[in-house]
Amino acid sequence: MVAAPPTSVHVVEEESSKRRQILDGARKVFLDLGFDGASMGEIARAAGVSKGTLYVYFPDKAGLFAAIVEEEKLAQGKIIFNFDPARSVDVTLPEFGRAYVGVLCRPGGGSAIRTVMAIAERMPELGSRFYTHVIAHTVDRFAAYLEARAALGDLVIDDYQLAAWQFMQMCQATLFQAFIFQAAPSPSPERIATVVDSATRVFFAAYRPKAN
Amino acid sequence: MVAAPPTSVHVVEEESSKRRQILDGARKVFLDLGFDGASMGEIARAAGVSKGTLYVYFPDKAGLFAAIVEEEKLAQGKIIFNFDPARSVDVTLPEFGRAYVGVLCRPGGGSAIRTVMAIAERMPELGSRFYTHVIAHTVDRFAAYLEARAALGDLVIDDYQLAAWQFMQMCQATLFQAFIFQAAPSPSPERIATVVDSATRVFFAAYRPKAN
Amino acid sequence: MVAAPPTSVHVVEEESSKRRQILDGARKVFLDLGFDGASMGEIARAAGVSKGTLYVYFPDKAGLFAAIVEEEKLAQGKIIFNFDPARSVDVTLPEFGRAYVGVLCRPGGGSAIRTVMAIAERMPELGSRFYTHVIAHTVDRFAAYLEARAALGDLVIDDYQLAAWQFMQMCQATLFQAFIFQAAPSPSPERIATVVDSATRVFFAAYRPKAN
Amino acid sequence: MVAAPPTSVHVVEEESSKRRQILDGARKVFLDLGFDGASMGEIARAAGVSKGTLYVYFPDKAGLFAAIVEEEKLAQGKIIFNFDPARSVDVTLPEFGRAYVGVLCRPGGGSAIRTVMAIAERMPELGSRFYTHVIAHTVDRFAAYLEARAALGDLVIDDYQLAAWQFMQMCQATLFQAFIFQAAPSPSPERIATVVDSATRVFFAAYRPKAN
DNA sequence: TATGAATGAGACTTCATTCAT
DNA sequence: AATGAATGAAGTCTCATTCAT
Repeated sequence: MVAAPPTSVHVVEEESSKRRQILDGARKVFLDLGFDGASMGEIARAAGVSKGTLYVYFPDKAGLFAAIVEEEKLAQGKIIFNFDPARSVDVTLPEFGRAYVGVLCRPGGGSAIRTVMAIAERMPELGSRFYTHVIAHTVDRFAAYLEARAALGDLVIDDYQLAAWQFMQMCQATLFQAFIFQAAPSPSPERIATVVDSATRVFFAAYRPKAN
Repeated sequence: MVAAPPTSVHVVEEESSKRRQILDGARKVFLDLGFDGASMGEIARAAGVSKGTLYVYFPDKAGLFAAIVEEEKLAQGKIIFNFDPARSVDVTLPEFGRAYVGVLCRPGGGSAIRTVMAIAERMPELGSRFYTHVIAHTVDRFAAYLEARAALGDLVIDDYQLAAWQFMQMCQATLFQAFIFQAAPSPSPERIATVVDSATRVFFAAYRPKAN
Repeated sequence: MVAAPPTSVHVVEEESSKRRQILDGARKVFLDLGFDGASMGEIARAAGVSKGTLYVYFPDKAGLFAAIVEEEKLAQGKIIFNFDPARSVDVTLPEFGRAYVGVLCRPGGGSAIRTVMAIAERMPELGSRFYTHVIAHTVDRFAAYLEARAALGDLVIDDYQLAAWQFMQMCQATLFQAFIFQAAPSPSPERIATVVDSATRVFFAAYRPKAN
Repeated sequence: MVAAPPTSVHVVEEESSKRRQILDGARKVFLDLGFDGASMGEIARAAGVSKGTLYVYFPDKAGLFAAIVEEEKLAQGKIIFNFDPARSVDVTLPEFGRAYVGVLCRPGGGSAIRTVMAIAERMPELGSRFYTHVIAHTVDRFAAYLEARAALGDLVIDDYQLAAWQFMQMCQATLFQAFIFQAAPSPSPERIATVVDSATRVFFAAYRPKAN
């Protein structure tokens, strides 16, 4: 699925530096300008290679873009949140919430989401894969954590997936949409803390077993 | 409803039918294809006017697009949810939640959000205005409703804006992001009901005064 | 099948001058350089219009080429040879032969045949249409003449088509192939006369009723 | 005139296998796609060598093409027709005619003629050489045969060259032009026989001494 | 006002050719 | 000798915009 790079006899696994250069240049241009706004000429300039070289490594503009999204997907999917089931929900939820929203709203961080979302209508496969790997993947791991803690009696939840989503959605409240629409800058850590703590309280109110 | 000729010196407020035609054609094309994907030629065809006429009414492509977003903003901002403060939260919240998610995820409904979000990086002013009028506006009215009901003792809330956001975010859980990334089709009314009802329960668990 | 020109209100039948300009410029370039050798830029320059204008009148390079071939086909198909059945074969054959070979081998005249023949592998439809209208058409009319004269007792022929072809092929002997391969320049009228007269003699030897 | 081979100290006359490979690959690609249609990349692939290697053996694309034509010229010039002067014209003419038209119209056989003819305007030298070796050469040998038989009293001919051409041209009647313009497929052996037999009859009617 | 013709810049892509290894 | 990487010029085509009518 990935474009074949010029194959070197000696280097097999190691990624060719030209390919790396291109991907780096292209990521910047694509994320700044979107798929249509980016031109192959600008990408070549940003990557420091000739236009022709772009086509040595990638079949066409869409193929290069797909490779960028794939990389971004992997990079974002690899962001590690600490879901150690041994840790209590009182620690994990606020910490995860802060980290999650921090990633979501980090300066420059809206670009990937915006760019992929924008093209999802014309390249549904791409949007779907991005969603699955980046977003659904984190939800799944968080849901698994919740289930583990529920087994320990910390929580009482009927639908773990839904509960995980609810928490993550609440953590974004007031923050992400304003940010992605460029109506507000990246939120401060303090503001994030406020929102996440509130989300945590609401979540616990609903899913913590009643003390009796 | 007598149409005034475009050439009337006296008519200022009344919208010329040509302008109306253009806006209608352009909306369809822009929302279908995005800003870059749309071409002035296609817009002219969709509007049933010549390309030259486009430039009689709008200064350029960006200006026409801005006018569309402005209109869309007004149209979406006018969607009426029933926030009659006389109605109980048990009725209002599930009903509002269903309606809200229904609008958000209606077939073809992602287009406006996607299109504006996509361009927000290059036209931040546009994104910001859209956000303010369409999204923030609904939150404000919902928050006002919550405050009214809190005054009646139905709810105990410290930050109405945040609480309003939390509910609306939870209503989208599992639904909107999958939809906008083309990873899932429009959700069924049943699925929406399930998610909204769960959101309502969580909301009440946190914000309903404890019976004693 | 023909590209739609910009439609003028007043002029319906009259061919737009821009279209005419383009066709004239394109014919020259295509016939000089062949389909692949010709570039749209050069055609635009030769026609005295901008590159964009080319695409206003024709859908693409192949479409423009097809229009040229179509024109050439019509022009060549219209070349009138005098096949008046009242005229004797002694007059008609030498005269027709001279005219035919003259057209075939006129300076610059090989270009159309060469160009179309060259592209026939990739655009068989074009080659076939050209053949049918230009070549087969003349054969048909000549065969009809032969049949008319045979009815008058001038000739005894079993297969008129074949006989027509035979005469026309013999008229080209030593001339056309050398010419088309650029191995010889256009033949002189004297040389043509020699070849055609010989062809006529051979033809008569075979197809004239034996005097007795 | 022929491109210099890679200089081996020991091998001078022997053609390097790489050169052979390249020529074979290039012939196929050139004859299939024409000079302009063929790309050096495709030729390299067809030959199983790298693009760079092409330039070790040939100076450029035109040089490689010229080498192909040269080869093709030799190959086609070597096609042996039986012009044994001991054989009677009744045997030789029909047999030669059939073989000649068969070669001319064999499936895939139009390619070389088409390709060379197509480029003759831009590379006249090439066209001319091809014509001389392939076409004129056969005519010459056939004319020599006719002369030999005339000496034996079989025929009475004033211009052997012209007579040879006349016969060969008549043999193609209705067949070759339709074939080369892709207006008809390769003719069947039966059709060829019919046309050649008719050509033979006409030829004999003109050039056989009158029995008396 | 409204139009359709015309433009030229710039988009993506291909390809013959060169060069270091 | 042979290669694969790299290039940049040039190709086709699109499109926002202008202008005479």
